[in-house]
Amino acid sequence: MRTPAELTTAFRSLGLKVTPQRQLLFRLLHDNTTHPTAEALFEVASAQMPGISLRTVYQTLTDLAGMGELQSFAFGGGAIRFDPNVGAHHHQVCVSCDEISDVYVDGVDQLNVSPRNASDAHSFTVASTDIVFRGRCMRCADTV
Amino acid sequence: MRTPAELTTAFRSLGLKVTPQRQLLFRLLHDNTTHPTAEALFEVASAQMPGISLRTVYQTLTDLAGMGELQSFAFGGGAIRFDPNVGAHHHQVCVSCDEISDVYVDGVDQLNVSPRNASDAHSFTVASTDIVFRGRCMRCADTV
DNA sequence: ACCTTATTTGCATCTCATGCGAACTGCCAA
DNA sequence: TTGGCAGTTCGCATGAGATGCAAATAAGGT
Repeated sequence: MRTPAELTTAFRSLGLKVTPQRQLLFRLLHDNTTHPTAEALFEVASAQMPGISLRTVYQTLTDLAGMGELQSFAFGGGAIRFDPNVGAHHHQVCVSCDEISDVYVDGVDQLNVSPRNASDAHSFTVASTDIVFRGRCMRCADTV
Repeated sequence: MRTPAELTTAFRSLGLKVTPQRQLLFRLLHDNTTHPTAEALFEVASAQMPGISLRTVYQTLTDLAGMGELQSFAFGGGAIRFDPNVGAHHHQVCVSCDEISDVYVDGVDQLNVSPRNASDAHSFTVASTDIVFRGRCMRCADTV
């Protein structure tokens, strides 16, 4: 997503207001590589702005996702994860510590896809591809 | 997953009991390509066995998944989806009608993965790869 | 047929997420 | 600078999905 300053301008030009709560969330999300859940972000935000509402965090995350400034993913761990990296990338998930990392993948366009039934060939128009690698991160590799 | 008859044997050999509820679910899941949610399966099961509990459906799905007879996925549509196809395959999801189809993909091992930071290279041991193609199925292609 | 043990079921509980409305405030306009 | 409209915040209620729990029930080995 864009910088807090750019988002401030973007929000105003859309008729949306830039509140202290939103500015804080802009800062917390910018360059954030932890793929936080709404709850996780709320915890961090609360430390810097006691009294901020979880509802407001959800609201702002929804707004940012709707503007294309955030991507959201369901990794099966329950809560939805948010990612300020909106470029073409994929994810690694450690099955041991649940850490999620961005990864860049070459060769996605060379994948050869065949449907379960030959009759379904060419019946699907792909708009996007999401790849999730599951395994063990370096830190968890030893601690089997 | 295996056939209802094979599952019957497998359950008994594990000290688990084969109840009418489980036999029904074995049948409903065998060769099922709809990637049903627990609720969806409960609806179908209820039609054939009025009074069956949603709790029992969840329980049996959890058991089967634990035995490796089912795979489960979170596709972001809220509820978890179950898939009796436990072979190596991936999924297509229609963004219009939410239909999920199994697809087989060649070239997965040829994907060239690079982490966000060069220092993280070779720091992750991949155990499995899940690919989700999002787009439009043939039936929804026209009805834009 | 009996008895041990697993299972079913309904209800309570929990998490994640969103709807709603009253109070509040950003920010443009005068 | 001030006034006021419109967008926001926030707390509470609500809803979906999923699981814990315990009493009643039933599978299946003996």
